[in-house]
Amino acid sequence: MKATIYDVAREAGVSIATVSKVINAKGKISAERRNQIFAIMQRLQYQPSAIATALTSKQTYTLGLLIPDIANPFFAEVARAVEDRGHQFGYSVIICSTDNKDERVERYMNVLKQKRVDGIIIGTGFDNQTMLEDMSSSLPIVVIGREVSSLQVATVVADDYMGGCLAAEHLLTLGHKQIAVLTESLLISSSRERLRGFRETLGRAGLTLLESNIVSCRNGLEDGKARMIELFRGEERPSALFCFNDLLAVGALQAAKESSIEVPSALSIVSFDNTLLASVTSPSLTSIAQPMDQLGESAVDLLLGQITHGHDAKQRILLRTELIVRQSTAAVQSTSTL
Amino acid sequence: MKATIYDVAREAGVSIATVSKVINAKGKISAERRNQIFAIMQRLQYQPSAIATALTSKQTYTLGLLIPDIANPFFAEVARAVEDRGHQFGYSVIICSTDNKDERVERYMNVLKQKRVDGIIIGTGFDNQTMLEDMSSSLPIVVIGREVSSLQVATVVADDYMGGCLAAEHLLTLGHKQIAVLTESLLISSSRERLRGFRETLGRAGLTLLESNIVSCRNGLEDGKARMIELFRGEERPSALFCFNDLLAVGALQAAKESSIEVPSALSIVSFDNTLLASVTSPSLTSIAQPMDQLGESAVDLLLGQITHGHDAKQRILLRTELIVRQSTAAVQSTSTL
DNA sequence: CTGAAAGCGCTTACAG
DNA sequence: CTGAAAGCGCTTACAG
Repeated sequence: MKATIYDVAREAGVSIATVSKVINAKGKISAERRNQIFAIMQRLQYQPSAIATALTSKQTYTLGLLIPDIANPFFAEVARAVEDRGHQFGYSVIICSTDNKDERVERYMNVLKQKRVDGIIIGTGFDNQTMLEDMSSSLPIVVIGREVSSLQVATVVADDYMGGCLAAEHLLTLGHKQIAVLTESLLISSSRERLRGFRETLGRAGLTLLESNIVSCRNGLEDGKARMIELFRGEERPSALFCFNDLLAVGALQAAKESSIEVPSALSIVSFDNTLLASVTSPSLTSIAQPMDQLGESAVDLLLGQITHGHDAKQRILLRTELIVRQSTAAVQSTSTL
Repeated sequence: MKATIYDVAREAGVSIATVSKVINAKGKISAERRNQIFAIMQRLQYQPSAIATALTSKQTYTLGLLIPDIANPFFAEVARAVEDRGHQFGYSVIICSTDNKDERVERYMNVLKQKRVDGIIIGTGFDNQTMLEDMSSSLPIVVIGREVSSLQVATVVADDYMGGCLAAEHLLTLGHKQIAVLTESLLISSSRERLRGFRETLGRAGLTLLESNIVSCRNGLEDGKARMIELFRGEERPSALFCFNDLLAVGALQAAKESSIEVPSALSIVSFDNTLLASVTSPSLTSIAQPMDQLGESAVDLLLGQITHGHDAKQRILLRTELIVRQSTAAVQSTSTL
C-alpha cells in the first residue's frame, strides 16, 4: 500500500510529529535528521496525503472556477490564466461549465462546498441572486466579467463602457453614420455597459443609435447569423456593425458573405473580446480586446488575498480594454447604401 | 462554524453512525427518522465534508486531466466532454495544462497524487516514458489521442490512419497530384499515422509524396504560416495541402492569402480535427473530424471502469474519423501550376 | 433498526 | 531539538 507518515517515521526511528515538521519546514530539525528523513521519503515514494492535510489544516489548495463553458475560447483563455496563476501558488482548479443554467450552477456550488475548496471564481451568470449571497457568506468569492450591484463582492471586470466608446470612436473616425449593434442578452451588465459607451459616444457626435438597429440574440454564432441576415434584408442597411463578442461577429461575417455584402468595403464590423477567433477569420476582425490573462490572474490574486490574508475589503479591479484594428473595418463608401 | 455530522446527530438525538447511514442511503433506517434527519441537515445547512469522506472511504471523486493547453480549442472541447461525463457520475475534474513540458507534467503528477485523485486522463505528450509507467502502476490511467507502445495502458484514439486515408482520397477525387503536407512533430504517434494513411493512399493511386513536400513545424499557427510562405515561393508549388490540425491550416490559409494564392481555386487545403476554427475561417476548412466529445466521454468511461469495477484489462478504443467537406477544397485547375 | 468504537493520515499545541 | 496525544469529520465492521 501507499506509504504513510507512520511508515517514514518508523523507518527513521522518529515520531510522526518530527516527520510532519520536516515536510512542512516547520520547527527546528537538525540538518542530518532532515536529510535522512528526506531520503527515506524518497525511497518509500512517500507522497503526503493532501486529504489528511486538508482535514486538519482546513485548506484544500483547490479553487473552483465557474464559467458558462470551457469550450468557449474566451473562457478557455481565462481558465488557462487562472490555472497558471493558481498553480504558481500551489492551488489546483476544478472547472465547472454551467451553461448559465441555475440548476447546473447550484449542483456545482454544492460539489465545491462539499469538497471544501478554498475559494471560487465566478464567471457565469445566473438568475438566482440568493445563491450568490449564500456563497459569498460561506467562502471567499470573486466575480469576473460582470458587476454585482446587489452585493459586496470582490470583482474584476474589463472596462466595458470604455470598450463601447472605443468601438464607436473607431467607426466614427471611419465616417460611419448608419450603425447597428449585435448584442448578447442585455440582462448581463457587461452588455449594457458596452451599449451605453457605444451609444453615448455616438451621441456626442450627434448620431443616435436607432432602437431597430439594436439586435439582441441569445444563442451565439448561428442565432447571430440568422438575425443579421434579416437585418441585411432591410431597407436601410447599416454600413457598420458592432458585435458584442467574437462568436457573434463570426456569425455576422457569415451572414454578410451569404448576403453578398463585402466586408469591409460594404460593411465594417467591430467585434469584442479579441479571442483567437478574431485573428483567424477572413477578413480578420477588428476587435475590442479584453485582457483575458489579466482577468484570470487578477481574479486569483484577489481570491488568494481573501484566503491567505483574510482581506475582506471587497476590491474591484477595472482592466483596460483596447482597440485592435484588423481587416474588418474600413472607411465608409459613399455608395454603400442606396 | 460549519455544521458537522456531530451537530446533526445531536439535534436529531441519534448517533453519527445513523446520520451517516441516511446520508449514504445505507442500512435500514425508518422513514420518519430519515425525514427528520434530512430536515435537520437542511436547517443546519449541513454539507458533508468530502475531505473527511475521502479520508475514510479512499475515494475523492476527483479526476485529473493532463493536456497540453486548455486554451487550445481542441483540448477545450475534449475537456468539456470529460467534465460533463465525469459530473454525470459525481466526479470533478482538475485541469492541468502542461505545455508538453516534462517539468510541468511532473509537478502536476505529484499534485494529483497528493490530492489522491481517483484517476488521470493523459492527453499530453512527454519524453519521459518512466513517468508514465510510474503513474500507471500507482493509479488508474487512460491515455487519449496517442498510442503508447511501450506500455499496457487503456487508450482512446481517433483513427488517425483512416483520417489520413480520407484526406488523400478526397484530394485524389478532386484530381490533385502535387500535394504537400504540413505536420506537427512526427514524434507524436498520431502524426505518424496520419502521414502513413495519407502516403499509402496516394501510393495506391500511383502517386508518391515527395519528402520535400513534407513540412514539419512545431509552433502552431505562426510557424506553420512561415513555413508555408517558403513553400509557396518554391518552383513546384503544390495544388493541394494536407494540414495536421486546424491551427496549422489557419496558418496555411493566411500564408496563401499573403502570397496571393486563392483558396480553393489555386490551392486546396484539407485540415484535421474539425474544431470550431474550421467552421469560422473564410473559406471554411474541409477537415477530418475527430469526435472530440466521444474522445472525452470514452476516456471517462474507461477510467471509471477501472476505478469502480476494477477493470484491469487495458482496453483500447478506436474512434472513427470523418471527412467534413467545406469550402477550402476544389477540383484542381489545370492552370494552377505553371 | 441503532450505536460505540476504531481508524483513515495528517497537524498542532504542549511538555520536556 | 523531539515526542505523546488530541483532534479534524467522516465510514465501517461489529454488537445488540
